[in-house]
Amino acid sequence: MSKYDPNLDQCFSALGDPTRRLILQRLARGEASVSELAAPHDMALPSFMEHLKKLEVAGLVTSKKQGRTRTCELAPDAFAPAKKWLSEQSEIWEGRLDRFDDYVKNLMQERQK
Amino acid sequence: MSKYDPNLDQCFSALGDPTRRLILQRLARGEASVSELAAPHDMALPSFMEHLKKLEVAGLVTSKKQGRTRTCELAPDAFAPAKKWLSEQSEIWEGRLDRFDDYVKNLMQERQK
DNA sequence: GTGTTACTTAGGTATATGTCTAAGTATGAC
DNA sequence: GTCATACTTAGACATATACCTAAGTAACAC
Repeated sequence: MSKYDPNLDQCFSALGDPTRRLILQRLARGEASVSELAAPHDMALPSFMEHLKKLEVAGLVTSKKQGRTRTCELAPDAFAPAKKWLSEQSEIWEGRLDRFDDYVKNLMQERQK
Repeated sequence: MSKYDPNLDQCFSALGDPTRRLILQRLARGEASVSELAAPHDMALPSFMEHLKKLEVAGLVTSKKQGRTRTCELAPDAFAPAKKWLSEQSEIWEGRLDRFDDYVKNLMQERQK
């Protein structure tokens, strides 16, 4: 059984905001600077930056600064932990897991720590 | 392309809390009454009920009252919208890479001529 | 019909979140 | 050097969230 993972808190919470999901949808199509990302959003830049910061803290986005421009991109396998948690629950619900699968899952989770 | 879906706000926000994820993990194994669900959580019942309410509003849990007992269960396809959004973004992200791979492949083929 | 159980409602508090404006810093263009 | 650009920091504020206690209601159990 998946134990409590504090990173999932930040990850799912980050996904719970429409502005942040739109940022991710944009970044799925390729990297972009802060101002490019902010342009479609009718919001002061510091407010917008807070959203970017949450996405980074959640491990969904990475960024690097070159000169005065910060470029953001989707983190590698950004959505993997969230998808994994959801799939595990679905599988348990659908009754697809037998005891052996459960055992393997736990083992792999332990090793990832 | 996924449009802005207010239900995803509630769904992902609901998933962003560890108490609520634990409730869902419990319900993935079968329905339960409010007090059964609350038992492992060191929390006043009204506080706990708020979590259940958010899960219901998010469409992740359904409940029915029989007598004085309320029984909760995972909603059918509870996680489908969340999984769908995540998969769509992953596919767009991976599609972008594929396209880049294609481009590189073509380039190398051209050079071999 | 009295007490116990299983919630439910009401109301309060502390912290977190999402927004803003104003002012600061660092870089690039001229 | 001067000015515009692209963030960044600081501080304020309103609402939302996560918790609490206390009191209410609606079934059962006797």
